[in-house]
Amino acid sequence: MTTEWLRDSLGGAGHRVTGPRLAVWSVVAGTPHLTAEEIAQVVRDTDPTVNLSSVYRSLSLFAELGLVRESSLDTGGPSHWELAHADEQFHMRCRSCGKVEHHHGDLVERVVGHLTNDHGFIVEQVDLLVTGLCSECSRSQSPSARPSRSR
Amino acid sequence: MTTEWLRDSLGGAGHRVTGPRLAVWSVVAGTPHLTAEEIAQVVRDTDPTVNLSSVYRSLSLFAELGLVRESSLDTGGPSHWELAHADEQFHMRCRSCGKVEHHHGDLVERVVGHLTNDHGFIVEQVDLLVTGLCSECSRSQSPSARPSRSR
DNA sequence: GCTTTATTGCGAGCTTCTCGCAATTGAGAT
DNA sequence: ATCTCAATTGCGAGAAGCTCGCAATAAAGC
Ligand SMILES: [Mn+2]
Ligand SMILES: [Mn+2]
Ligand SMILES: [Zn+2]
Ligand SMILES: [Zn+2]
Repeated sequence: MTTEWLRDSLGGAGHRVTGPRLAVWSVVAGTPHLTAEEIAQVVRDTDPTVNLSSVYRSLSLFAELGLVRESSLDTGGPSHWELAHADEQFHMRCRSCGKVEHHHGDLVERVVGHLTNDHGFIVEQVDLLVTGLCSECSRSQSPSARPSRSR
Repeated sequence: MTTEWLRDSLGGAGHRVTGPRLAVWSVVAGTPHLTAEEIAQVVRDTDPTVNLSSVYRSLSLFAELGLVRESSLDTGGPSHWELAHADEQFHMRCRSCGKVEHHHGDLVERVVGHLTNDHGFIVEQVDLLVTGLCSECSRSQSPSARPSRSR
């Protein structure tokens, strides 16, 4: 299914279809926002011989081919990887429970239009990360521990 | 001037005003988007005894106090530091010349309003990074080397 | 099957950032 | 002005995340 999609993308660009690449692909396609290390762990549940370097190399290749996207969801921490999705699909991360959700808004399209038309800036990628407290966590947090945005 | 602002923030929170902190502060206040290493280099032009660890410790403290902001402008690379500014002030980075510009739009305010009102998400921080080609670089690039956004 | 060469596992190594600890120093008290 | 003492610093070691060189392996075309 999605595996065919990978085979075509690799073959079309003259790259080989290998065990490590298929394994990494199925993990990335199955769960978004994992780190390379986490992906490697899941891959090794099935095939313990796959090396972490190969996970990194597969991810880099997929990113070059436009199949996956690398995001820094925590500054200074490891990158998170997922299937490529439109920029409009942005990230909301809860500081309390760590959950990362996707949210779709027309806002990103609008800023792209503005920058393109009024500033001559050719947009290639948009990364929007909103950090805060999700609705569940905000209910269970003590009100005093609820910081507000600077205005 | 801005040094007084730092003295008050530090003193008010029971922290000491020290040479390394003042030095780091003046660099960060003078030039935005430097890395810790770059800040250390500039600091050492004046005082070669300041250690890189102290630069990191100063920056972390300033961030805790809400005085500076840490951004990951390149995934996987070092963090960039700058005086805290409103989330509405977002980043445009040119892939070709590396220049980082600020741009202000009401778009961020709008998404914050939407998430707050319709999704019960308490927004604490927004990071928006637009990557592409600035107007100068897009003029001088060969048209064939001008990738377009996936739609 | 055989050949070619892209890919892999492995280890070493690089970059960015953190930490423990002894020496130093800021700031309030005298 | 000096004293006191915890906060801070410089320094070295080291952790975490990622990259690279190289010999061994294994896709893909013939
Ligand atoms: Mn995502
Ligand atoms: Mn900025
Ligand atoms: Zn939550
Ligand atoms: Zn440019």
